[in-house]
Amino acid sequence: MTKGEETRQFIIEKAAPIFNIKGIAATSMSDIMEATRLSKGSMYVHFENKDVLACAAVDHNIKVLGDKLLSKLSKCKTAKEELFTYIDFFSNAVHPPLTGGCPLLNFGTEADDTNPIVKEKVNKGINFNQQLLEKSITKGINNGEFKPNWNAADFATVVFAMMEGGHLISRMSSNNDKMQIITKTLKNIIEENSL
Amino acid sequence: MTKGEETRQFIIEKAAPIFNIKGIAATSMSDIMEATRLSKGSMYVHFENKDVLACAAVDHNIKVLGDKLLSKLSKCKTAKEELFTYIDFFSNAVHPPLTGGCPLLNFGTEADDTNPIVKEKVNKGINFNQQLLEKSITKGINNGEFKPNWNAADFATVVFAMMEGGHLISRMSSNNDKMQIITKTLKNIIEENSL
DNA sequence: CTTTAAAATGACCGAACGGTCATATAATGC
DNA sequence: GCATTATATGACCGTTCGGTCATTTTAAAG
Repeated sequence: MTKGEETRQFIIEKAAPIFNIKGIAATSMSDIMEATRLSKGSMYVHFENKDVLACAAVDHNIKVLGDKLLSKLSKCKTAKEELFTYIDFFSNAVHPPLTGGCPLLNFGTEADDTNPIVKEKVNKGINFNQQLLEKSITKGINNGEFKPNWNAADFATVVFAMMEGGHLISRMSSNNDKMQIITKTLKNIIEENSL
Repeated sequence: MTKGEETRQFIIEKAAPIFNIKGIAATSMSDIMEATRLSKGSMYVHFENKDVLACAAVDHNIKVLGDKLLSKLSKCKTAKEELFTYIDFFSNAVHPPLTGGCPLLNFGTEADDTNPIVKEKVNKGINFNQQLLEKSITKGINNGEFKPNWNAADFATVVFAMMEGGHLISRMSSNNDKMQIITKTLKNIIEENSL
C-alpha cells in the first residue's frame, strides 16, 4: 500500500464514525481535518469533494459492521445459532457495535429524499442483511433444524425490521428494555419454529 | 388569533415538511424564506433562532401525524379494528401520511447524538404510539376480543418496531413489498390472538 | 382619526462553509 | 544520489450560513 493509499484509508477511518454520529450534512471538512490532524489541501488530494469522502465513509461504516457480523456468524455451527448470534450482535442499542448506532438507519433516513447514491448503498446493505438471515433460515430448514413450512424470506424481513425498530426505540429512550422485548420475541418465534 | 400568531403558524406549516424531508441540519433559513416568501427579518420576529423554529417544526410534524391517526382511530368500533387501522395507516411507506416519511424516524436518527431536546420530543412521540397500541390491546382483552394472556405492552412494542423497520426497508427500496410482508405478519398475529 | 405598539423589510455583519492553488516537502524509481 | 512524481501545506477565494438592526409598514387600541 503506497503512502497515498495509506493516508486515504486513514482519513476514511477517522471520518467514518464522525459521519455516523453527526450525519453527512452536519459534518464539515474542518471536523475531518481536526480528527485527522491533516491540512485541508491534503484532504482534497485524496477526495475530490466532500460527497466523495462521505460516500467512502458510508461504505466503510457498512463494511466494518458487516465484517464484524460475519466474523461472529462464522463461528456458529447450527442455523439456530446463527440467528441467535445475529440478534445478539445487534441487541444492545445503547452501546451498539458502531458508535452512533446503525449506519443503515442513520444514513438511510438522511439520504432518503436527498442523496440517491447513499440511499442505494443503504438499500444494498439492507438486502445483504436480509439475505444473510434468509440463508440461515433456509439452511436450518434444509438440515431439519426448523419446520419446513417456515417462510424464510418473510421472517428475514421481520427480523431485520424489528431489530431496526427496536434500535430506534431504545436509542431514543437511552434504555435497552424495549430492545430486549424485541430480542425475546424473535427468539421465541425461532424456538416455535424449531424441531 | 392575532396577525403575529397567524404568521408564526404559517411559517411553521411551511417549514415543517421541509425539515422532515431535508433534515434539520440541511435545512437553511433561506429555504424557509423561499417557501414562505417572507423576509429574513420577519422570521426572526417570530423565532429567536433556527433551533427554535426547528423544534416547532418537529412538534408540528409529530402533532399533525398524531392527529391524522387519532382521527382514523376514532371511527373504529372494536379493538381489532383499531389495531388494523393503525397498521393500515402506516402501511404505505412509499407514499406515507407525511411527505418525507415518519418524522419520528427522521428526526430521531438525526437528533440521536446531537440534539437532546429533539430526541426527547421523538421519545415522547414513540411512547405515545406504543401507549395507543397498548390501550387498544388491553381494551380488546377486557371486552373479550383477544386472548386474556396476550402481553399488551410487548406486542405494542413489536408493532411499533416492525412498522418503523418496514418503513425504512420500503423507503430505501422505493417499493412497498416488504412493508406488506410486515403488515400481513402483524395482522396474522392479531388474528391468532383473537377469540 | 390618531396614537402606539407590533410586524415586516432588506441591507448588513462576522463566521464558517466547501473548495483551490502556488509552494514546499517527502516518497519513489532509476 | 538524483530526478521525478506524489503528497502535504496553509493562505486564500467566493458563497452561504445564522443572525442583527435601523427603518418602514401595518395592525390594533382608544
